Amino acid sequence: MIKCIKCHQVDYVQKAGIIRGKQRYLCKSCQYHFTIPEPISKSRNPHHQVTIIDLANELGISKSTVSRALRGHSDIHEGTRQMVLDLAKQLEYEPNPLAHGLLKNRTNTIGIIVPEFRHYFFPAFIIGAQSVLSKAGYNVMICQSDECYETEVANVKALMSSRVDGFLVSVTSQTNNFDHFKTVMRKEIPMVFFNRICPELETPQVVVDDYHGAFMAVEHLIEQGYKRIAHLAGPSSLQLSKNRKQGYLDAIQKHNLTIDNELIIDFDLTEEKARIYANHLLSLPNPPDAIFAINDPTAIEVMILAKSKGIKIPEELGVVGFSNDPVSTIIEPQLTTISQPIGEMGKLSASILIKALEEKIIRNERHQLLTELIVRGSSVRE
Amino acid sequence: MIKCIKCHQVDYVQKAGIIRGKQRYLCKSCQYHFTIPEPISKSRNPHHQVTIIDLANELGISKSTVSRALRGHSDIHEGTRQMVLDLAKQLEYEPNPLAHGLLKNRTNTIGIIVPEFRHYFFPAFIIGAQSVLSKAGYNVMICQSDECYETEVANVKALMSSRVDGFLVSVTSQTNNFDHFKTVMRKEIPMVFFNRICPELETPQVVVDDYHGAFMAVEHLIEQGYKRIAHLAGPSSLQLSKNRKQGYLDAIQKHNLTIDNELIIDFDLTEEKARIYANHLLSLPNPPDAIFAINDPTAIEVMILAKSKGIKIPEELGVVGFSNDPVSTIIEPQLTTISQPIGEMGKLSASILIKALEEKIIRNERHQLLTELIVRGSSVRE
DNA sequence: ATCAGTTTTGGGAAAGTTCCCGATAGTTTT
DNA sequence: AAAACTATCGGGAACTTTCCCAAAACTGAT
Repeated sequence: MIKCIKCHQVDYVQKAGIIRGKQRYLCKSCQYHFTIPEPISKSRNPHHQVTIIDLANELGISKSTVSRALRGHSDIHEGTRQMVLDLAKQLEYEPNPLAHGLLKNRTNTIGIIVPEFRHYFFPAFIIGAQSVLSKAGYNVMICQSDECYETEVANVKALMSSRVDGFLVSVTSQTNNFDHFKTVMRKEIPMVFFNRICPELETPQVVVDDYHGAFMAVEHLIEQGYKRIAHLAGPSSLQLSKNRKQGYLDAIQKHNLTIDNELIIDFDLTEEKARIYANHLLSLPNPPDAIFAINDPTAIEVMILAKSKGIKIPEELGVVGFSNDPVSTIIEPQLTTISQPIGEMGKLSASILIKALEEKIIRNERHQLLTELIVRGSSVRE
Repeated sequence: MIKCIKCHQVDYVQKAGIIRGKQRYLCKSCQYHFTIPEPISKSRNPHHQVTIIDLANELGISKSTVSRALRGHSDIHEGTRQMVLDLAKQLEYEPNPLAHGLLKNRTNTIGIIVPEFRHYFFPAFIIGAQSVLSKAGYNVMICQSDECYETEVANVKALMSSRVDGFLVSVTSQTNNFDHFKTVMRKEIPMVFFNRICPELETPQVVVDDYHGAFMAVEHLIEQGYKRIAHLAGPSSLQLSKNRKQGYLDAIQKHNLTIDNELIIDFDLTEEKARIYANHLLSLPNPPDAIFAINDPTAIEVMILAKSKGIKIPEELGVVGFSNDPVSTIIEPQLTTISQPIGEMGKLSASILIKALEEKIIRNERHQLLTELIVRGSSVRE
C-alpha cells in the first residue's frame, strides 16, 4: 500500500505512469503527483551541496523541469511544481550563485570603496546603502582606501577581478588621476559617486549642499559676533572642499569682513595634520576668534587643542564642524555643526545604482540633498 | 620580414612549425616563441571579459595550455608561458572567479557578522581582520545583526546561500539559541567566534581576559577610595557579561566591600536602556559613588547623565568603562577604561580562520588576549 | 481510434575554469 | 634506424545553472 507523501492517506493513491524508470503516483484525494523518494542522506558528504540534479534524480524528472519549477516558470504542471518545491525544502536546497552568475555574467555583488570607516560618516552611509541593497538581493563588498591613492587603485582592481556588478565610491583626498575609474566605465559597469565625487566623470553623483551648509555655518558665526574666522579646509582635489570653502568665502564677503589667506589652510584630512594646523592657527600673533572646520573630527581636534591651551570655547573661540557626528554632542561644550542626511544618502545612492543595473540606463544626474545648521554650545556667546 | 614581438628585431626570426593552423616563429636573438597576434579588439563587446579561450584562439594553442601557463604549472615550455603571460597582460585578462569557484566549490569570500558597526569596536576589529584576509586573497562580506536574533539568523542564511567559505562571528546580546550556527557546522564550514562567543559550540574563540580586565577596573576604583560601586552589566546570555561581572564581584569581595544587588543591573546594551538604568542608579536613595560600565558607550551615557544632574566626576562619582573607545578621550573628564587589542583580535581571528580553511584542521582553541587598565580623569580623586 | 492542438517535459548547449589522460613531437640510446 | 624516453600539448569531462528547441503526453473533437 502506498501512502501519499503529502496528505498521508493510503486509499486514494493510484499509479500514474512511469517516469525515468521510477513509478509515479497520483493521490486522488489531494491531487498530488509524486514518486517514492529515495532514502535520503545515505552517508552524504556534508560538503556536497544539494543541486537541482540531485532533486531531479530523486524525483525521477529532468533538471530542466526542476529548474523551471523552482523559478516559478509558467509552463509547468502544478503538481510537479509542488513536488519539487517540497523536496527542495526538505533537502534544504540552495541555488548555487556561482553557477547562476557564471551563466548570467553577474555576481549580485556591489563593491563599496570608502576612504575609511573609523568615523561616523562612512559606516552610517554604508548602513543606509546596505539596507536597500540587501533588500534587492545584492551582497556588498566593502573596501577601505585608507585615504591612499594606490590603495584605491588596488581596491578597484580587486573588486573588478571579483566581478562586482556595480560600484559605490567616495574617493580619497589624494585622488587626482581617475584612470582606474575610467577602466570601470569602459567595461560599462555602473558606478555611483557619493560625498567625495569625481567631477570629470560622467556618472550619477549623490552629494549634499556643501556650499550652502558652509555658508550657513560661517554666517552663523558672524551673527554671533565672531570677526576673524579661520577655515580648516580639505584638499582642493575634492569638490566638496572647494564648495565648502566657497561657502565660507562668500559668507565672509557678504558680511563685509576681510578675507585673510593666513586663516585658510588646506590639509589632507588626517587627524595629525588637523592638530598641527589648528595649533598653527591658534599660535598666530593675531589668532582667529572662530574656526570653521571641514568636518567634525577636525573640529573636535581644534576643541581639544584649544581647551588644552586654556582657550575658552565659545567665549574666546567659536567652533563649527560639518556632518553632525555623534561625538559632537559628547564634547564639552557641544559642537555646533551642519547635519547631513547620511542614511538617506546611502539609500539614495544604492537605489540609483540598482536602477542603473536593472534598467541598463544610467542617467548621470547629480542629486543634492539638504543640510541643516545645528547650533550648540561651541559657537554661541551671550 | 617578421619582427619579433618581444625584442622587435627583424633579422633573427625564423619559422618554428605550424600550430593550430597558424605559423609559429622563434626569435633566435631573444629565444622567444610567438605567433602573429590577431588584430585585437575588432569591435569588441565591452561586456565580454577576456577568457582563456580568447587567449588560446589568439595564440593558436589550446585552453588547457593557457590555463597551465597562467597557473605556473610545471610541464609547460618556457617560451609558451611567456607568450601567454604577455598576451594576458596586454588584453587585461582577469580569471573569472565564478568559474573557478564553481569548479573548486569555493568563493574565496569570508562572511563577518557583527551586532553593529556604529561604535568603535567592530569597525576596528573588521579593519584588522580584513587586512589579513585580503592579503590571503579573501574577500569579505559584512552583515550587521543589529542586536536582533532574527536578523542574525537571516544573516547566516544569506551568507550561506552566498556560499561563503568561512565565518567570523560576534553574536547579538539576544542570542540564546544556536541552531543557525549548528547548521553551519554541520556543513563543516569553519567559523571563528570573537568577543561575544558561543560557549556551547566547539569552534575556535578569540576573546580578551574580560574577567581580569573587570577585576582591574573595580580594584582601581576601590583603591581610589570608592566604596559603593555599581555595575551596569550586559545580559547574562553573553559570556563576556558573566566574566566581567564575576571580575567585578571578586574585586569587591577581595577588598571586603559588601555586594549590593541593587547596584548590579543587567541590560541589553542599547543606549536608551543604558540611560534609563544609569538614571535609576543615580536616583537611588543611597546612590553609588562609582559605576563600572560594561563598555565605553555605556560609561559615556553615565557621564553625560551625571553631568546633566550636576554630579561631579570624579569627586562624587567615579566612572570606568571597557574597551578604550576613542570617545573616551574626548569626554571631559577623560574616561578611565580597560583597553583591549582590537586590531590584534581581528588579525588573529582571521588567521585562525585561514588556517582552518587551508589546512582543513580546526583546532577549537580559545585564544585569550590581554587587557590593560588605562587610568584617566573619570576615576582619580586626589 | 485518429487527428490536431495544447500542455508539459527532456536533451543538450552554454558560461569559464581546472585537471586527468592520452597524444604528439623531439631527443637520446641501442 | 628503431626503440625508448621525456617534454610539451590537446581533448574532454566536470562543476551548476538556464534556456532554447524538440519530444512526449495529454485533451477533446471527429
